[in-house]
Formats: sequence, structure tokens, C-alpha cells
Amino acid sequence: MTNQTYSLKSLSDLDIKIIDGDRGAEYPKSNEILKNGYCVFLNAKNISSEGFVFSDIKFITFEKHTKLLKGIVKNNDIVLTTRGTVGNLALFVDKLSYDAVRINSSMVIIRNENPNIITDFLYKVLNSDFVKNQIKKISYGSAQNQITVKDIKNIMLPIPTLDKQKEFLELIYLWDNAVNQYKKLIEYLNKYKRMTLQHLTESNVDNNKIIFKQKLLEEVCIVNIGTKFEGNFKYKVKAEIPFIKINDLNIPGNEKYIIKTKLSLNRKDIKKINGKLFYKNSIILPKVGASALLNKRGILSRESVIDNNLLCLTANEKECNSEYLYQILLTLDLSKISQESAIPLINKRELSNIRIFIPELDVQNKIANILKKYDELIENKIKIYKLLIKQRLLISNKFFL
DNA sequence: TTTAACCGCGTATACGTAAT
DNA sequence: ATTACGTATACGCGGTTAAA
Repeated sequence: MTNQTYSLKSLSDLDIKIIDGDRGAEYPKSNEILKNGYCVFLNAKNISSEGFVFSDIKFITFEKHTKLLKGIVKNNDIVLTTRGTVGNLALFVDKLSYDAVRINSSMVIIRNENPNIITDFLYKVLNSDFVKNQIKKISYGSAQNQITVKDIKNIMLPIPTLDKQKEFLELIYLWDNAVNQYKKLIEYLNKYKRMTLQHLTESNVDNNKIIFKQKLLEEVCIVNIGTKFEGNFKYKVKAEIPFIKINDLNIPGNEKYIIKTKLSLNRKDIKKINGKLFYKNSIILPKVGASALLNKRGILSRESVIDNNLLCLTANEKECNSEYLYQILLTLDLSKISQESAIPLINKRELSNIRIFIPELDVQNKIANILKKYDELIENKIKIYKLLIKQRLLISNKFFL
């Protein structure tokens, strides 16, 4: 497959049209870009690295639409972002049947009218590292990256015979399918896990054997706030005790258990900053700031000190299994108890007074184990999913070597 | 190309109140 | 009276988009 029986040709030589949007005097002003209207007016958010995203769509009126010239997106057009976020691609297949769709000034339309090129193949080629690297080279601008139509026309593409294109597409569809199936599987497992817990907690309604009691969080665990961050104190990078800040929840590998932190302390340091030490298996969550609305949770993988913008819940072992507590906390949408001021804030008292469903300890253990198994399964699937994406890229790159 | 505005997310700190 | 603690809020920062 990798013997170069095909030559490299530029987009313009291949008779592939590059269509810029209308940037004339009639270009919509910001107050003419509306929530509803006749014609979809694409913005950079609609073109992700994975194709179209139609969750937040802006429109222009029919009148405005008729005044504009170039830039109407047709079926099978490929849209490429050229300013700001450069190089994102999306293939337009009009499933949603809008009246009209237009690009804004930070994108171009790539229209294939060459009968010797399968548009889907073109789309895959444009998404390959072979082309991405060329785009990287032609992009310029310090504050704001951009690429020009002239340079885009000179992008070189490896286009083999139609048969070879079909062969490649068959192979890549196979991988696309595998990736998509795994994505669906992960979504399904997440859903099934949620349903399992929901089903169990509702079972006492039907006079089932498992008895769930309603208890306040403060009856089953201790809720604490972390220690103030001392600006003029030198935190270590690699000391015995982790010092956890909100951002550490975002480090890859910390999805469930907090394994890595940017800062740490030794025992002496903890005294100096008056740090509160929390036990292993305590559960942390953001208390202040936008992240408080994202319902992130983490489990301490070891004794740790945490920042004062985090809350820490330590299960009372006689009352509550900490894994069970973690799973219950995951289901609570704390954005509901967040105060509605400028900055979101979860206050300790309100959190402590949240009611949860909780059975006897031995039942908690069982439920926790089931849900933990789900977590492990899901984590495993995510690993494979990431591997599949990597493999798919490798194979696609290999083809264009 | 530069500058400004904006947004999402996270951090630092002022200040009232409870604890000692 | 003084310190420790918890809450409320002002601010910082990096990235993206719009305007000049």
C-alpha cells in the first residue's frame, strides 16, 4: 500500500475549489448574528477537530442571507477553519436540513468536483498528519494564527487511483467503526452504572428487601475545608505529602484517585502552614469557582493536605463505606446548591445537610464493589478506545508516507 | 497584524464570626 | 483580646474571537 505509485499534486492542480466567505460591506455585524433565523452562520465553535458540532448554532435573517454572495455550504462540502483555530475540518452532510448554511470570515469551503477523487477520501487525506504538517508550516501570525487561500491552494495531496482510494476507505471505515463502537460502549456502561445505582436506591419503594435510610451527609462523614495556600511559602515538588489544588483534578491519571500533584510538603512544612492532614480514601471536590459546577470528585490515594478551595469528606467507617460515599457523591449535582452570585460556591453547611440514601454497611460494601467494578471496566475501555484512535492515526499516516 | 473584549476556569485574600 | 476558621468576592490567567 505504501509504494508511491501515485504522485503529489496541489489542490489547485487537482481542480478542487477553495471558496472564501463573503467579506464585503454586507458581512453581518455582531448584532445581526442571531439565536434564530433563516440561514445558519457557522462560527469556529461549530468546527471541532472531530467535525461539525451543532450544539450552539447562530443564524442570520433571510434578508441578510440574500444580500451576501459567496460562502454558501452545499452538501459534501468540506469546511476548513483558517483563523484563530486553524486547520479544523468538517464534512457537511445535510442531515439536519437547514434552509441554508454559510461560513463566516474565519473559514473556507473546499469543494471537490473532480470525478477522480472521492470526497470522503479527500476529507480523510486533509485530516491526515501529512496535510496537518503542511498547514502548520503555512500558518502565520503571533497573536492569532491564520492561513491564506493562496497557500491552501498549494497544499500537496497524495491522490492514488479510485480503486486505491476505495481500498483505503474500506480499511479506515473499519477503524472508524471500531472507534465508534467503543465510544458507544463506554457511554452505555456509564449509563448502565447510573441506572444500577438508581434502581437499587429505589428498590425500597417497592418494599424490597434492601432497606435504604435517608441520612444527612454529616451523619455519615466529616466535611472539612482545606488549608489556605501560603503565597510566600516554598512548596516542594517532590515531598512526602501531596498538596492538592483544584487544578490537580484535571491531571491525566487523576480521574478517580489523586495520584499526582504539582505541589507537595514534608511533615515539618505542614506545621509551618498549619496544614490539615486528611486520611487516605477521603473524597475531595471543588468548593469555589466555576469548577464547583462541574461535579468533579476525587479520592485521596494517600494522606494529603488540600487547598482551601476544595472540600474534603471523610467517611465515618462505622457508618459509611468510602467507596459508596464516592459513588453517591458522583450522582449529586452540587450546582443546585451553589450560590447564585458572581462566583459559584458550595458552602460546607449546605453540603453537610444534603440527604442521601444509605443502606446497612454490608450492603454498602456490596453496592460499592459492583460500582467499582464498573469504574474499572470503563477505565479499561477508555484505555482501549484511546489506543484504537492512536492505531487508526498510525494506519492512516502509513498510507500517505 | 495588533489590540481589545470576552469567556471559562481557577486562585488569592479581605473580612466577619467562632474558638480559645 | 487575639487567633483560627469559613465564607464571600475580587482578581488572574490563558485561550479564543471580534474589532481596529
